[in-house]
Amino acid sequence: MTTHISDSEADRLKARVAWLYFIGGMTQQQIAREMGITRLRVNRLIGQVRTEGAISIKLNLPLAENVALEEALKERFGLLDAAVLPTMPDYADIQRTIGEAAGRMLETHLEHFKGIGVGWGRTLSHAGRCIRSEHSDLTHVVSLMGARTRGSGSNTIEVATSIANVLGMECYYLTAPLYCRSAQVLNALLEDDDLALTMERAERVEVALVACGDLSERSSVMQLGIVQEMQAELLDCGAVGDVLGCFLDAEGRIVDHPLNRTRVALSPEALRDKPVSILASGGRNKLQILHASLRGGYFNHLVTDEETARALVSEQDSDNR
Amino acid sequence: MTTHISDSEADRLKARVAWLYFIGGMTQQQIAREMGITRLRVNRLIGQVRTEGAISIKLNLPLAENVALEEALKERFGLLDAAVLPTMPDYADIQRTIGEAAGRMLETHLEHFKGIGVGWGRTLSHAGRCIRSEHSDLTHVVSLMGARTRGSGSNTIEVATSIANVLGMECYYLTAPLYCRSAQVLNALLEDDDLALTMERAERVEVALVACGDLSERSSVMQLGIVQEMQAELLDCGAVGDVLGCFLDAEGRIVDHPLNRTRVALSPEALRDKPVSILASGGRNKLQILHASLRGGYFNHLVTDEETARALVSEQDSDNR
DNA sequence: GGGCAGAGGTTACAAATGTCATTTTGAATA
DNA sequence: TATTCAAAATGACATTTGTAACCTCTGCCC
Repeated sequence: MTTHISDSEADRLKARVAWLYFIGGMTQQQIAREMGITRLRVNRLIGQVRTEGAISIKLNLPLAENVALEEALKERFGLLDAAVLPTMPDYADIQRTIGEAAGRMLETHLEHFKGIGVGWGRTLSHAGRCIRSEHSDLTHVVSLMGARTRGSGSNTIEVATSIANVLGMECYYLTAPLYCRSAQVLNALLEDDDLALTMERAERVEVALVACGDLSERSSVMQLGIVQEMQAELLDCGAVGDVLGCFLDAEGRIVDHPLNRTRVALSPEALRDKPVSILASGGRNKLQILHASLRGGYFNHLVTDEETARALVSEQDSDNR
Repeated sequence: MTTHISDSEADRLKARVAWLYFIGGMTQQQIAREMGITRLRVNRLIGQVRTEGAISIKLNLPLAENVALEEALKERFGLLDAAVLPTMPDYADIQRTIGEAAGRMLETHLEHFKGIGVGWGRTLSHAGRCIRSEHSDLTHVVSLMGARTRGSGSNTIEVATSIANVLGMECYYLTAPLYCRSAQVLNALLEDDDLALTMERAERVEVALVACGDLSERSSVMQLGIVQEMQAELLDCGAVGDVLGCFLDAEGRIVDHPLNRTRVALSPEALRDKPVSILASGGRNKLQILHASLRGGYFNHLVTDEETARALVSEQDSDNR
């Protein structure tokens, strides 16, 4: 059987082989037999088509897009893992789904590490729900930050407790306000041995589950009178939100503000050394602080919603220095 | 490692696996390792996605569409093979490319059969160009129809000769006009032993390469004075064109007209028994007669152009009886 | 509490696929 | 005509994929 080397003929062959293989679902051997050529040649032609990029595969699964976003986020912000959830119409549902997913993500790391540190916020308050206790080589849960005096379901104390409960672990709290009135008060507090010990524990946890907050009225941090008073000031400093009560600017840098200096909480910078630091947050209003937190490189895991994820990956980095 | 049976979680898993496999190009084993599940499960998930039809593959090759058309034509008209060529802007080029492709298609069957029968027409006049002689177990080429007295390059005599030449085969001609003036003349002609023998040869060829013609001024058959005279009459009979000089109606039936009865040529119906009967024709004006010829079931191979092919497969069959 | 259904794991195996080194072939060129 | 080069065929082989038989666990229904 002769074969002519006319270009168009070669193209026809290639197209036919590709069609039969990808659309027709035939096997390379079948195609070879049917067209009277070697399987190897079929194989090579298909290889060509593949490398030419002449073939585009589309997944019609609703969540396929999200997987693409997850990969993009990992790539973009150097993350070890990312989870992107469908954006629910109701903000409360966004928080719930993200919290639950964060719980599941946390769970996958329980096997390998001992101590877990947690932050606060409505999002994290849902994390406990989705964790199953099974691996009991864990030891404890630590709150990574000072707490509000008033319980609300999303207080770091409550978040830590709920996770400790489902896992059957001990729980440690930073029994202090998140912000002290002055450096003196802060120093005095830290002389308390118990508190210092817990702080030390917080430093040592290997897994951190943290949210971030914006500077709107709704945000957890704004419920604190001391922060409310300083909202304008914070904005002036360039702050776009907080991580563990620490205010960051759009670049993810810790802003120079008194509140940041009298804070009783783990520093975001300490998160950089954690084997697992999960940032769980979503919704349109969190976009700025999320972006900042990621640019700051404080986290290596992210849980967010689809719309926010899309915005995060499409946003240009302004630091083209 | 636990896995939760939440639907959305299962969907996420499926989407992720599918994405990594189809878009990410990872191997099933890699995916399994990375996601901490069995390869088998990955395989099953991918199988699910496949059967769900959630995956659509698109070929960006220019000719891929044509392959799809070829398959559709085969399916639609019960053909063994079909070739669809890009529609060239110039009609002459359409004829040339179709003729050349028909030659190549013919060639693939040379190995297995002895005698080749050919028709006429500008399209077929290009067929010889693309045939290489190699398999010399062939014996002869036969013209399947009476001929014009005047050579034009596309006369059946010339078509047969050119093919016989490249193949180094003997050539037989039906040395008679395509249409006789009367049944008497026809009968008288057929008393010629040589002619009858050639006719017999024509009946026996196993491979036929034939074109079809419409009833426009340009068509080969219209070059014959006797046909020109009867154009109106033919149209009245419902004729839409001819195959081997035999006029067919839109359904592909042989119309009842004197010309069809005094014709010196193989009957289209004889083509039905040929192992290989190739219809080579294209261009907008050939659509009707092409469709008719195919519906008549005279051919098991087709060579045409893309645009015509599209029209052929999309055209509704009116016989929903 | 016992049995059931079903998802998922384990093992094993056959088929399909990708790759390699080597030979053959065809066509172009000197 | 001889030479040379590239495409394609060949045969051998490792990897990947699909499939089956069989087992285990879990939630569920009675």
